[in-house]
Amino acid sequence: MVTRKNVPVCKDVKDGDVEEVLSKMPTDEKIVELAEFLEAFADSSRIKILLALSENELCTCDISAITNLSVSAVSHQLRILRDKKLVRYRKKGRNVYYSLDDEHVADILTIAQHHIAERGR
Amino acid sequence: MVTRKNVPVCKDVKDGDVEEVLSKMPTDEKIVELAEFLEAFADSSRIKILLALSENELCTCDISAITNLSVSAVSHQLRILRDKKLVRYRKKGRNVYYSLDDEHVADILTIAQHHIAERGR
DNA sequence: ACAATAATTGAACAATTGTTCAATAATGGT
DNA sequence: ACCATTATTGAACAATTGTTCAATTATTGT
Repeated sequence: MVTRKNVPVCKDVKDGDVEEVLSKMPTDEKIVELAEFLEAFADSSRIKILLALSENELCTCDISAITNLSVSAVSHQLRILRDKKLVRYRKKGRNVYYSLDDEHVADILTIAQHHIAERGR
Repeated sequence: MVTRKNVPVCKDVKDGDVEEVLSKMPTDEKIVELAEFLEAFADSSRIKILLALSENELCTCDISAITNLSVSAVSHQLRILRDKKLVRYRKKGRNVYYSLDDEHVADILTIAQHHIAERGR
């Protein structure tokens, strides 16, 4: 996101509306935080992993089996999902078990699926 | 998303669980569709535009003023949001007015904001 | 102590992304 | 008919991304 210096303004539009929307906008910092979180959903491999985890707690190797991704690729993506706090993990023996961090993650996937189903093709 | 041929399987894990999760997974086609939709949320400029539009219907130029992005940059991002069916538009005179396609889009932004607020920093 | 299994990591690479700039289209006012 | 305004578009560029491969860490069983 590039922040500019000179702001063009519509000549034809009363800027009452613009001012009001502006006053309700979150800070740039909040917006960046929001985008960084939502970036985690922006890849089909990660979506696949998250969908699998919304069914069950799973270890890296199982996720690899279910998603048809290499263990290495899964591990790289899990690091991203960990960093962005979409998943939790716990170690047990040689395995590391992952699960969704909270219901918000599954909710977003569900709403997105509804949106796609309702908007048609 | 790369689909592999040889699937590694955990030796230590009963694959009942794996089989069950596998049976509940959407098709790869559905997953790609889902990812393509959610990619639209994966950029702070687009998030900013969507947040502005969740307050009001706005024309390209107003969005530019509110977001501090160039008109060109806004227009490019709006094309993506149009293509992925996150926004609608209607022409009136010289202006093109944009609004969110449906409540799902705002819902996803709201849930994401809740997630961030609740997980803390 | 050793071999096997599970998971992570870093470098490298191709592919994709978002912005800027300049050019173009389309509309309205005079 | 012309000019100003609004919006879109395409090329170019830097920056970021996701995967593979090879190496590494960590744990368990014998």
